[in-house]
Amino acid sequence: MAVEEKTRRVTKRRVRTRANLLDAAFDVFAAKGFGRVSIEEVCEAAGYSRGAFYSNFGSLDELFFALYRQRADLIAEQVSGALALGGPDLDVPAAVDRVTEVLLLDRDWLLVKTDFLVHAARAPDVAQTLLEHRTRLRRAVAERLARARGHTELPAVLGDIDGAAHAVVAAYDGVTTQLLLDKDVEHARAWLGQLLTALLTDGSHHPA
Amino acid sequence: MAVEEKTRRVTKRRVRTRANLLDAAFDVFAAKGFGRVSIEEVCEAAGYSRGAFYSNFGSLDELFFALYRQRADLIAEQVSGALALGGPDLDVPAAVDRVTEVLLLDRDWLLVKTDFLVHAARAPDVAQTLLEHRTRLRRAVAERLARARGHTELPAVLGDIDGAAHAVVAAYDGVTTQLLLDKDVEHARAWLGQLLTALLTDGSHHPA
DNA sequence: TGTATCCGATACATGAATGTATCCAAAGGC
DNA sequence: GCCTTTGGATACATTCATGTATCGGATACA
Repeated sequence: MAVEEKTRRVTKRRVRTRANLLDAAFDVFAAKGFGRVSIEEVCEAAGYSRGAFYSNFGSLDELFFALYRQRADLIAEQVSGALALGGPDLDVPAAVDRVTEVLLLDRDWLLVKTDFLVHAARAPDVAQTLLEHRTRLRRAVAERLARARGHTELPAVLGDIDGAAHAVVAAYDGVTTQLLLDKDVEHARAWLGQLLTALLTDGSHHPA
Repeated sequence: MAVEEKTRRVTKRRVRTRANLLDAAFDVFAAKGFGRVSIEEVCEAAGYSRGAFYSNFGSLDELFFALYRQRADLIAEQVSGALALGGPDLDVPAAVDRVTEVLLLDRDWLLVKTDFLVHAARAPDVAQTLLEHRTRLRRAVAERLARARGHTELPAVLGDIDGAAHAVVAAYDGVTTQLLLDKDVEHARAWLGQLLTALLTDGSHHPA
């Protein structure tokens, strides 16, 4: 840890530099990839020296972790927000639209997120954090689906609502992969919508 | 390039060391991640000195690229093979089973592949290669789906057969992501099967 | 405003990875 | 089997990143 466990007063200056470092790190990571970034580069981008860095973080890994948490929480909020919108019961397609809007906005975030995934895949404790984040998202989706029930029937193949939520996340991940390669955000968004629709609505269009 | 464009005779020894380096690199990359591997480590794992490396490759990137091509070609073959199996017309579920078997076998490969994805996402020319590989796979899937037509109706939401093939790849990518985190291969395989079934079969089960 | 504490800059020591130049041994042509 | 060519090992120079120790200015609190 960069900071002793002893309670020391948290200066305003400290939080500011910390935030600046994190912001700069986001850009640098997005541009070059976690594996190819040095501490020095982050500091330079933020306008600090390495002294500031070591005063706030113990290692690049630690900063990366903090950065991920920060942004992931932000996204989770936005998604929850987007899902909460609308009346207590809204049709699935509309919700799908709003969520794809939020999720596939920022390619830089996708880059950083994927870097983090790769990182987590080899560090079990880190993986845990990522899994929790995903669980949080999935839960938000599941709750939304539960509320929408009665309007749209889910295909039985996916199992219960939780299965459907899993499928939503998987579809998101799948589209993300393609987007990372072809960089076509608009296409990705449209296509994610299509996929989710295919997954969440029964193909037969029951006359209900 | 490590080798001049002038045609020089290709020694047996050369191909052997090259192969050894590639094999060792695969293990090392899978274990530590591309970003955290040094040339020296690869050489050590393969039982060579750095001299051998520089005689065969110009950089770690170049080796990584070669490694990916090699393995990706292998996988593509296996998948095509698995899809070709069975009579000229076979039901989708059976084909799905065989493909999931092939695709989600080796976690190490998934790790390396994802590393490569991250790498490609920031290098357009590399991305091109990866996109081509994906196109090849997708085409194989599409052909298979075309042959299966008449047995199973595809849901209209996905559009034509090519749309369905896209969806298959996306589902694969999505499940891969989850598998990288939870390491549960069996579960991933079962679930990919479920997902593909949901995507490829009409939920209403037309009495045909 | 004075003072104790904190934060971040600077300088330095160290280690690690890279790339190159050179040399010896192994392989292939004849 | 001799001689040429090629492949890989070794040694070296160099660059780059890391981590630490120290110092001076800033900040909080009285």
